Amino acid sequence: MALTDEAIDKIKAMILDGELTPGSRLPKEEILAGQLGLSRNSLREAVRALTAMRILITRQGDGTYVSSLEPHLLLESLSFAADVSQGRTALQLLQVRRLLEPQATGLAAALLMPEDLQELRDILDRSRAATTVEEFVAHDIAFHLRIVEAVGNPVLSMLLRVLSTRTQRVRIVRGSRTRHALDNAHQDHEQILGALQSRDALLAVSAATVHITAVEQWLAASLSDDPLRAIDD
Amino acid sequence: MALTDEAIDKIKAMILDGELTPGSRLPKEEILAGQLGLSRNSLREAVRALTAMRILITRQGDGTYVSSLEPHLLLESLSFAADVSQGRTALQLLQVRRLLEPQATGLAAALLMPEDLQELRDILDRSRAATTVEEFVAHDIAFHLRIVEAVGNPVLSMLLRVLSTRTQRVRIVRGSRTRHALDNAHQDHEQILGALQSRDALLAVSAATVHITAVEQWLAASLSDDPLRAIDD
DNA sequence: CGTTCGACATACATCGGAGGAATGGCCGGA
DNA sequence: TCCGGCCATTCCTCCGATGTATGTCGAACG
Repeated sequence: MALTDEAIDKIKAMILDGELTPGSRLPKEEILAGQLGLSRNSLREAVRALTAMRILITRQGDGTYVSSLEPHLLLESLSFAADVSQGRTALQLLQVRRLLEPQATGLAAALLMPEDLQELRDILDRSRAATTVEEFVAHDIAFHLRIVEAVGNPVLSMLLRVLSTRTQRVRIVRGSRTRHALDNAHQDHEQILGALQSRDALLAVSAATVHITAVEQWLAASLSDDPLRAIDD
Repeated sequence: MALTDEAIDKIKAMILDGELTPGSRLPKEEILAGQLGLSRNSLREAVRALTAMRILITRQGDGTYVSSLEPHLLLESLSFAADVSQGRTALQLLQVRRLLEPQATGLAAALLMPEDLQELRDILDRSRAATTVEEFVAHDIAFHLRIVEAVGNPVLSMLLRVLSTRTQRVRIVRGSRTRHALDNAHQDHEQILGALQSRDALLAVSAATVHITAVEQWLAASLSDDPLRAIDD
């Protein structure tokens, strides 16, 4: 393995061992390079890799620090994975979302505050007025995110956000007969909101499952309809 | 933003645009650095960050290539997040697992082949004979992983694997009254296997929920029992 | 004719050094 | 006390050069 990769692992190990804790400061490049037995240049590559993963934070003129290491922060760097996934892999992501998000929605049924419900109502009203796909998707994302945030678990929120990024949703919506798909989605959203308003967790789970499964099936159908896309995947 | 970070985004954008596809080869460092308008050294930092995230792959003497970009591959780099999480954040991860894994287990009920069931039986038998915590945890991981893999969704498998790494499980088990906790876990596993053998998806979901929730509660209790740990988190 | 081995070109890996730029703290003046 | 400029520290960027692994191509051998 390359020296730089070893350095990455060593720094990770220092964090796992508690030698470096969230917020603590690393020795300056020159010193740390000496400690780890490599050149400053190679060390910088290791540090850069860790900053890209949100494990370290560098500030020019100040120093390099260990990040808060909050899992939802580290999750963020994953959004790229969802952005590039198409075809079969997008379907895999969507299946995970189908298994996870309805449960989160069910939990939220008991946790949403009246003002949350009102805001969900507003979001749906605005989404009905959306004229472009991008606009509708923005409301769509806001709707689901708002529900999930009621659970109060940032890891859950970030994970569901990552599982279905903006570019991915737009791609899916565009792939289906847009007008029809949008109407269906809107109706599904109404169903979910209705269940949440009546605090019916079981119904909320079911409505969310129906909704996401519908999306899943549009995607699966568009894949098998379109041999090219199915193949290049 | 730093030049290197811009380069990272540019390379990502080239992939998203389809300019670079999985498996395709990048221009050599010197050339690519020129194209992106920075030095070879800074470019290397960008490439190194992307290789650490499994987006690129470099081979000395050959070249740099775009990886397969399989989401489950990109997910792997997340295991560090679970490894460092303790206390409250570990609880957040475990809650996500509680919401997700039972559903996956329910799906698996219809998909597990007879030989899979037999292997699960073997795993449980071996786990009963485990003498150390590490050994038990290894069987524990194998048991859950084996079930989830029946779904045939690599993203799901990797995500559940990441949500609860070896170091994390060991930490949790050690934090509880070990002997008692192990007995309980084993009984839970038997319940889950029984449900799977009788192809009872609903019961499998419930048994898995009970099992993971029990773990969750052990962890939550050990956190509130131990003010020190609760605070330093 | 097929296989093997070695030399060569290619491209990444690592290094040392140097100047630029941003940050934070110190200090003096109002 | 507050404000603004000076200055040390630290990361950022670049250059040039050498080390090392990979793949290729051709010659030698069985």
